[in-house]
Amino acid sequence: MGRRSDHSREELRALIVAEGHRQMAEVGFAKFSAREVAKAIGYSIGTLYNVFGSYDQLILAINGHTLDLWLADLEAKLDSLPASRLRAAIDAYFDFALGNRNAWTALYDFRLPADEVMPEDYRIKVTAITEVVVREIRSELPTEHAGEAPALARSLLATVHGHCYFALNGTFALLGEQDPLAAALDRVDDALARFKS
Amino acid sequence: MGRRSDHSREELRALIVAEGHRQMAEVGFAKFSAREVAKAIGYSIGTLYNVFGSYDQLILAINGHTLDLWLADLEAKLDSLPASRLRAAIDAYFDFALGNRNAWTALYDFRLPADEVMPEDYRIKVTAITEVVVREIRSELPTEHAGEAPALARSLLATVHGHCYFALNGTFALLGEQDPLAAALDRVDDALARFKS
DNA sequence: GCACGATATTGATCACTGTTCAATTAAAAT
DNA sequence: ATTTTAATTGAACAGTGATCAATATCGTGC
Repeated sequence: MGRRSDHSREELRALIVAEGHRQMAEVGFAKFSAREVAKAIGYSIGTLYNVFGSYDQLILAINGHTLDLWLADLEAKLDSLPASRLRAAIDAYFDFALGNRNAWTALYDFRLPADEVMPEDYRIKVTAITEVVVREIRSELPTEHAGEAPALARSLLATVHGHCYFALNGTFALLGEQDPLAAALDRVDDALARFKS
Repeated sequence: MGRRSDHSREELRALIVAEGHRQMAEVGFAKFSAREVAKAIGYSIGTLYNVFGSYDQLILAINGHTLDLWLADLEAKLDSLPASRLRAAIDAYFDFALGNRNAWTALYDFRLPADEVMPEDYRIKVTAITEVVVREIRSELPTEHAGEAPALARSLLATVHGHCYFALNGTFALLGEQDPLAAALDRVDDALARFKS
């Protein structure tokens, strides 16, 4: 066959990413297969490689889509008039990870080979999620400490990530931790206390 | 061929794990291959499957060995008369992860399929590392709060893990964080402050 | 010494994976 | 109508985890 009018290049890209994300959510990173994605949308494996160039770039596109969904989810929950916006953001972090186990975990299962560079648009997506946290932390900090918001946001992101990761991978269950979210919230409170009084 | 006198079953197991760990450290989880391990020690792929039963069990054995090394490293550094033992433990956490990138990361890259049960000896290894942290945290806590040491240890383990993971996978570099260890230590101090005064 | 049973080891075989690329098709331009 | 350009294919390749009948070796009893 040749040129097919039913999908522009852009549409095809989006179609592959959407189906890829669906399958990633279903089977997880370890069992994900590019061939299965091609089969599901009625294209051949070769077409996927023409569009994305490599398996790694396909995964990056799928993970990028997960980041898009994550950011949208985060901002939606922040717009729902919560008592504490920072607390809502952490709730949302856990919610999204637990509700999108495989897709969220794939964000960290995948690591770009050392010789490949991360696409700019992917960096932007990661940064965008951080910016949301920076903003909320800054608004919770005394104004004289506003400048420390970015560094604190990075650190608290790592803190929440660690709790969320241990909740998902079974480490917390193994250690008898019943309420990972509450533990994460306590650590955030502890960090904020440093800047109050 | 048949029985070979040069290796008992136990020795062969240890040989495979040692070489497997070596290769895991060299190539990482994604590029790890059981066939390559077999080739390196002069056995066939079939023998590896006879000894371990499955790929997953082989990985578990290798990761178990990494946990052994990790615990030994941790305790050695705690025995070196440090000013603060808790701080030494966190230093050791980062040291080991940074010095054993691929092997350490494989601990989290691998996830047991839902239908398989984690071997008891693996659970014990994970718990053993936690126990060390519980002990050091308890000794840093006012005696009236000693009972909260286990929960706090789990939470701080997750906190340090999150910082360490972001340091290794490039997230912190992407976000401009220069000193992940210092950030982790700050979060631990913040948490301990909750129980003082 | 011999034969037999128990155990260890093999590697061909299978189904699958990511990856490549000459061949083919169809649309657009001339 | 012809040529050019772009899209699509799928067979082919090298690699993977997994299986298992066949084979080789050892230990033991006779």
